[in-house]
Amino acid sequence: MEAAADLLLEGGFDAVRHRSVATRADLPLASTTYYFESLDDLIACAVERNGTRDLDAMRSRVGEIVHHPRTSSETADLLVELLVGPCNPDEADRERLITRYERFVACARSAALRDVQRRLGTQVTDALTDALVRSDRDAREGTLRKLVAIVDGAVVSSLAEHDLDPRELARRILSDVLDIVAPLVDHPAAEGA
Amino acid sequence: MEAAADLLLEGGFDAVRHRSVATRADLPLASTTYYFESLDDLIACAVERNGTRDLDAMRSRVGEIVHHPRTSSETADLLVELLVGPCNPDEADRERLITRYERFVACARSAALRDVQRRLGTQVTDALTDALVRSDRDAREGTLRKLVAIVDGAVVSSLAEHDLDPRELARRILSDVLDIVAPLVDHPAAEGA
Amino acid sequence: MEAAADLLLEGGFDAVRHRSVATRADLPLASTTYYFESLDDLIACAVERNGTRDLDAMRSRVGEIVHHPRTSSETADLLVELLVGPCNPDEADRERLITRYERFVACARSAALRDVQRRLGTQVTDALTDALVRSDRDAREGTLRKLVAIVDGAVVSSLAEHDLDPRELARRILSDVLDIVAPLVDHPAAEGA
Amino acid sequence: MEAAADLLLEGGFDAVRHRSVATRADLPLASTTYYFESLDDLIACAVERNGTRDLDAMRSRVGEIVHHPRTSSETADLLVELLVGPCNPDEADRERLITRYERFVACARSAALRDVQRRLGTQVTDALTDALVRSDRDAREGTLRKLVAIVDGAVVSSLAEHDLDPRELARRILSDVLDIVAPLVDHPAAEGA
DNA sequence: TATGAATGAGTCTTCATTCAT
DNA sequence: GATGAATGAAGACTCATTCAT
Repeated sequence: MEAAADLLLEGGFDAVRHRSVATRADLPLASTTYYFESLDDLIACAVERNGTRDLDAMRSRVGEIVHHPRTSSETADLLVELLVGPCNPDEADRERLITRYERFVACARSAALRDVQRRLGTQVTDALTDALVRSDRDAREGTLRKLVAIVDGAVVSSLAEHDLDPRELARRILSDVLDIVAPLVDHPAAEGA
Repeated sequence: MEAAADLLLEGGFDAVRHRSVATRADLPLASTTYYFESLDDLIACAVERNGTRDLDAMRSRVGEIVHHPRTSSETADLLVELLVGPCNPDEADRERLITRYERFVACARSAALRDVQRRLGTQVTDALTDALVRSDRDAREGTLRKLVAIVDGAVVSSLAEHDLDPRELARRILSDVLDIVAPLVDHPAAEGA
Repeated sequence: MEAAADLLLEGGFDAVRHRSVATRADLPLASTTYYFESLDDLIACAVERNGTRDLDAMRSRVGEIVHHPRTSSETADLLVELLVGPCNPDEADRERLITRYERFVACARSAALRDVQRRLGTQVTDALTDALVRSDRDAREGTLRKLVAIVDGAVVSSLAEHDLDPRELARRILSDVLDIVAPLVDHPAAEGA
Repeated sequence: MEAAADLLLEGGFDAVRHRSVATRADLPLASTTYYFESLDDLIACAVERNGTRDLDAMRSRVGEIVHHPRTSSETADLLVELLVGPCNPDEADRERLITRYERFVACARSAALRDVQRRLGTQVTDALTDALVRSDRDAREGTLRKLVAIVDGAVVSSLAEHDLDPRELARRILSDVLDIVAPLVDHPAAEGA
């Protein structure tokens, strides 16, 4: 499963094959069909594992926050940092992002993946809520989901056109947006206003 | 090419194979390599065709606009209507949208597709600019691109989690956002302010 | 592998295909790629097998020698007999020879085959050395290699022009040549001189 | 036809295809089947053309000889020079040689090529006879054929094992051999002895 | 006469899956 | 339970040849 998840990250869905997984895991070829009902099943597990790994990484970034953002620009920075994660120009980070959004789209075609994705999406929102929102949970969660969607849109756009740094684009859009949405996100600056 | 484009719509990139295309087009198997340099080439053409079809549909929607939006809510409605298009619960509309965003992600892995996509993206922005913006073109285009990214993010999110109507989500997010970004988009309400 | 080796003998390199081998071996098409990394790999194995078969046949002829040649004419006869083997006008013998020299030329284009060929060449020389040379091994091996090259040249020539019996031509040339080279080959006639 | 001959030289028999020839000749694809009965026919023509080209080159080398060789070593040098031609370590010369001996072997499998080859072989011998032999033509031709076969054997051996310079090997073998065969070749040194 | 279009057969290779052990 | 061996179906692609024009 770990092998499958790694391959998924490195080469996308097309790279996850019985053969490649077994080779990578240094296991006999038949073991991948023995332990998993089908390749789709294995892929679903790999997707979940990567999603969880992503989520854990995000949670640990959440845990490292020392002070809450005060301006909308700071909030934008923080949210992007939390959602997008590191984004060095090396291949690994880019692959990680591509795979994440490949996952989104793949979910649209596969019911099995959709379940995984919904679960993960909820957990992402929860983790962010803990980090950014202090009261009136329900209402804020709705807002957060929107902000997350905005970041997603920015990243997808930048991936497709390649020449932009995903973080930079997401930050700019969010920053514009947050000046108005900010009051909904519960940071002191907004409360003070 | 038409067969390939249809298959792309219906089953995604994985459904576009020499065999399936030839069968669908009722042509001999070898014809797909006869007319196209490679499968990637055929796929790129199919992608372009679908993108252009999308674009044409959007342009015709632009042409049907009778009056310019006055409130941010109206602008949101219009923009979503133009970008997302009809979104009945039937399969066809959903597949059209899935394919569109599959295209985005596929571009992240293929340079050839990236060119196609960049060309299409520019034309989308142009068409929308004509519809929504009246002056100070350069600045507005930047804003438009951001709004488009926001809609994209909303649709991707809704597709992945399935239970939301893409239009509805996009409209809600945009509407929130536009209250602040609105001044940049050149509608009378903003001008009056 | 046996099937491939036979096909190679009968029809040359062009006759060794996944399909033909599988059919001949009465195995499913995929088995040829299952057991061999690639067709080139399979061909290399078939080449080696045929070469080894050739070599074994030669060794057994070496084993049957009852007395050492005394005259250069006898040496020529023996060497040709050992190297060329039986040469009845039936198809099989001719094909065996053609395949052998096809192998030589194929080696010029394929590094993998070259390794096989070099190994075989060394073993041929060794086996002949045992049969013909009794002392001063190093020097004689050099001579032997030359004599082998002469026989090869004769056979290639006769194969290309068809009307000559390869053995006959080789024998005539060698016989001429051996009168001078003979002293190097360690037979009594030479020793007596 | 010229295009086919060039391709044959550069990539061997496998490189001569309707497509590649037509492309190289900058002609429509169908022209190769229009002007030639079949691909085999085209190949036979290409083989003949290359053989003739080879022969012409050899003849021009023959024409440049200013004095006749006097020692067997000189004779060896000259014969190898005439038969093998230039042999720089660049790819072109090597390809030329490989193709020549591929031709020999191909002849063994194809009656059509055999005719071509026989015709060429005779002409080669004739040209060399003019250069090296002064009397008793018939007897000497037989000898010459043998010497040519020896050179062929040397070149084939060196091609198969790659690490030897074909000319060098041929020269060494011939030189050994000529000390005895030399009297048959009509050069002054031999006559004087 | 010449050629663009077309295609059936075949090229090597991959792969998910089955199954006997 | 675990796995090596096996295979049918499909993958992209090539190519000699035909044929209508």
